[in-house]
Amino acid sequence: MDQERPVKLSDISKALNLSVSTVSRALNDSHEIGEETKRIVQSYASKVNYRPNLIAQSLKEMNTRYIAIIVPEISNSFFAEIVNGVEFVANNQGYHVVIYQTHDSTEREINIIRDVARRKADGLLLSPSTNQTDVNEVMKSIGAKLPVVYFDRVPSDNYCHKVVCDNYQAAFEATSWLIQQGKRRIAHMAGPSGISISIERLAGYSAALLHAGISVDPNLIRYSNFLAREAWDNLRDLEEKYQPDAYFASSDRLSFYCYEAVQMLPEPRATEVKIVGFTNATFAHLLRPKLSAIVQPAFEMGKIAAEMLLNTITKKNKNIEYGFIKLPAVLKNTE
Amino acid sequence: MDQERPVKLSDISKALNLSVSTVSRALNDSHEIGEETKRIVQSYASKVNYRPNLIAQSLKEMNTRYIAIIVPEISNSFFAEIVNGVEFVANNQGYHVVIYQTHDSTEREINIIRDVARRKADGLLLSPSTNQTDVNEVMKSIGAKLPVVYFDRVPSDNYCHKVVCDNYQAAFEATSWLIQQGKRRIAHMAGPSGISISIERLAGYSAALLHAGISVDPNLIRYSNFLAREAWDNLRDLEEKYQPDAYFASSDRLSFYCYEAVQMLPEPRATEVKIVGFTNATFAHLLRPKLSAIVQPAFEMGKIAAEMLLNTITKKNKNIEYGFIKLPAVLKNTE
DNA sequence: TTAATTTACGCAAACGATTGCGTAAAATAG
DNA sequence: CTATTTTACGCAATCGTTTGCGTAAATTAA
Repeated sequence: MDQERPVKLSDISKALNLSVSTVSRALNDSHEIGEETKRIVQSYASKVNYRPNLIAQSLKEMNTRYIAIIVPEISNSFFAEIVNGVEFVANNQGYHVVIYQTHDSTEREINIIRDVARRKADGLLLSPSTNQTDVNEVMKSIGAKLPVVYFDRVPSDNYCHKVVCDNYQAAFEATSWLIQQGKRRIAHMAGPSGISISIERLAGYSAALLHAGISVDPNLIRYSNFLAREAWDNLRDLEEKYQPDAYFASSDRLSFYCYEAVQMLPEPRATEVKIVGFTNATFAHLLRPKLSAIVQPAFEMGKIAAEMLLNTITKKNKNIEYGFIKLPAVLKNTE
Repeated sequence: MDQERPVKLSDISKALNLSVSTVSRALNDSHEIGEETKRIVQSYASKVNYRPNLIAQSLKEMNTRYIAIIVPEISNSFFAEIVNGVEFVANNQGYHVVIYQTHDSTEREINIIRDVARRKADGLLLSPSTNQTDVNEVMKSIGAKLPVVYFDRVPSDNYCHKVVCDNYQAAFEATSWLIQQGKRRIAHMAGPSGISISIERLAGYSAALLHAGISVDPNLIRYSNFLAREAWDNLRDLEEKYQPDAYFASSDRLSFYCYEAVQMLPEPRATEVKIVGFTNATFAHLLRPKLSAIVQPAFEMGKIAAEMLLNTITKKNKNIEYGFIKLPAVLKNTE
């Protein structure tokens, strides 16, 4: 086996009897190099398949030309679509996108953020896991060098870039729709308490109920993190004690847990209990009975988040102006 | 705003009146450094929140401590699970995992492979998109420096590491099951012709038919890449001309396209036509009528692939022995 | 007590690229 | 024909680490 080591500038410079700097400039099409020399260098470089070492380039240039995105779970269609939106604009601007997943573990998240900082990613797109305060602390400790745009789950303060969908409005509409369908005892399967999306969706849900003259029953509101176990316990308990006639689920996974639990109920409840939930799953519309879906403009959110991030990266020294974009979600699969 | 630049070794060395090399060795707990000095350096470093610059480290060490995985689509549960398996073992061994998706574009794939090579990833896990020959060429051009393990879609030659599931056996069982259900005119929605999984699944399908005394009708075999358009045209044509009484779908997406198309048929076909397909979608079991699923041990495949890769990375100079692992898939949702 | 060894540190070269500056030769100006 | 500018290249520093080697001082051996 030929231990075919990648060719570097000095290899070319030796072969052509030129200095390394001349070779470098020739390849970068510098005006300081004669046309003839350029041609020779470039053709030789492509002949021997020269590819600049990005590690070395990054060290010199102090940038890496890639951005990182940290999501809870890539198999979640919502986040997958966001990633696609991010890739769409980033690739167009010559940036690569590196994807990390936290599996909703704060510990993993912190490790990843540290790593992203140490590897000198040019920017970070972040949808923080549950634990707000820990993450805040890490973000401080890595210094002000790393531009960040938050999406979906965002901090409450205003000194950062944020992209979200209008969770309040979406929750309001979804709940109102259930009410229109004649439902009164509407349970809310909420995400972890304390994070932005949970708070806003709960608010929209409550507002819709009140707006329809229905009082908000705390017993019907259940917080779950994303472990199946917790959601199931909540569902079982709700069914035993309160038998809601509808569910409003606050996340992709909760929507499907809900759906599954309801399908396992004896008839006629299994078909009568309506479910509406946040989900971007491509195949949600195949389910019978229907799972009504609040679909977020995930691809668009990704695009916008990436644009904001790349803007702050390239316009580094200008004075920053924090953006807060809120996009509408749409309700689908309402028969 | 304090332009809080990351602290580097020379900052520490100046502050403590030590040489850079001493600081470096102290932080790496070298035996050449006095205990007292170590303590001073380490405590100061942690006080000022020193984090080594991984770019610089990588350049010096000639490794990056991360591996790349290239998949067609992260939203596909099969690949998402593979990624999870990979992360599981890689993280345990101190490696990070960088995820790229090709969206089944050969062009994107080639760009990504080149980038992975230039960024000096320590290894690559690859499930090549459709175009075999192009990818082969790129893999040659980037030189022998990058250890690669193929999974799912693998090259035919034996001089590489491969992890797959037993596609032939799975297809055989799935088709046999359909036959047991009394189906005779079984259509096969195949993936792109020419890639390993398509070939093996087709072979298993054909063998099962022949084993049951049913002749293989080429009209019932349709190749689609993963564009919705192509699959739909095939489905429509099949329905118009041949009205199969069952479908065997060769991929996640094809399974769902099939399912959707069949559900749109007039009764009684919509409920009578059975579908069995490869899918690792978590909620496939929620569908009614059922979508019978060939579930691959994706997490396990990811684990094994990562182990093989990390083995070849760490045992670099030893003589390589190519591995070819084949795991069984299981048939689920058969009522 | 002197010689040999160990301890504890600094100097400088690397890793592979980019770039400011210096400088011969060539081209242009006067 | 001399003076100045331009062209076309090389030298060497730099990015932030790691590490081989050299060497005083401290310790041990003889």
